[in-house]
Amino acid sequence: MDGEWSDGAAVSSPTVSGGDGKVDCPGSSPVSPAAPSTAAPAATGRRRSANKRVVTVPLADVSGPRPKGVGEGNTPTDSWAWRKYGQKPIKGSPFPRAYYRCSSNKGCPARKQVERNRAEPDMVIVTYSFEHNHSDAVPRAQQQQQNRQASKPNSKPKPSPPEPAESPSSGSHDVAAGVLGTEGGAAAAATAVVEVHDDFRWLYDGVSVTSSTSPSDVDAVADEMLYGAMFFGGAVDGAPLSDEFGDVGGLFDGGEGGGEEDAMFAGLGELPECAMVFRRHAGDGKVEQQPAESAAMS
DNA sequence: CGCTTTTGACCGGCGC
DNA sequence: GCGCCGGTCAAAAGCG
Repeated sequence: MDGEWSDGAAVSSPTVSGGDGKVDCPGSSPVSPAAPSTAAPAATGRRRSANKRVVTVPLADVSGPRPKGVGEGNTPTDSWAWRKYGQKPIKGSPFPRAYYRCSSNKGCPARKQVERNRAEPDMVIVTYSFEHNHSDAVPRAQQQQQNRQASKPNSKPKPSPPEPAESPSSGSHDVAAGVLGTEGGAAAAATAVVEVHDDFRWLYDGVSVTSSTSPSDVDAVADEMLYGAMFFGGAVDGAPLSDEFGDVGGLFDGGEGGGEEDAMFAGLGELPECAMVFRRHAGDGKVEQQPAESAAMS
């Protein structure tokens, strides 16, 4: 079928897709019909978004004690409330892609797509499109918290948004921090947050994730990492993935039509430490992605 | 009571 | 020109 994901290779180079005018983040969209084209009719109505920021996050970070159907629209890592409005299986990917919209603000055009990394099932690729029209952590706390979060007593140590307590394995934050994506809408750049958590509910479905590290631990870590370091433009990919992509791709390719779950489960089986993965990419891979932005920003 | 989530169908765009 | 895929909208159900 289509080995589109090979694009992953390109993605390997996390270039924070910031969105200056172009998106160099094919990471999520192999077929990317969307970003490339400049003219983005997006505003018009469907398809094509203006700027896209791709962020890769360890599933663990996303994984955690999620209750169930409720209260998951928002992610702990994110200060915004996201509402899932669609999910579709992607051709080149064994995992489905979920589409979220910012429910924090009614007119917020912010959108995000969450999909599992085909090469690394333990990694999740989050693609952000458009910025928020409202302040950051405002709504989620009020809107959803009211209904759902309130009911969830045990979930995460961090009820409130911005308050990174501490990072146990914070080694990865640095890396993430190196990645920043700023774009015309600098406003957002000031506060971008990466989400990942409930959004993966569907990911977890098959994933028990988990792994070695406590979910909470990872949660916090990722949380912080994303919070303080990554902005909407943050992008972390595994450069080494390129190789893996080929391998995995080949395997998945064989059983794509209906072996999606299979693959998913299989991947779940080997979910190492997200934090580690994260770091590994950055440290081992190539941290050459933070060059311009980070340097300039810093 | 309200919000979120889930599934299906439709439309548009892009590629060949 | 046709086909394929992605993305979004819409309706229904469930849960807090």
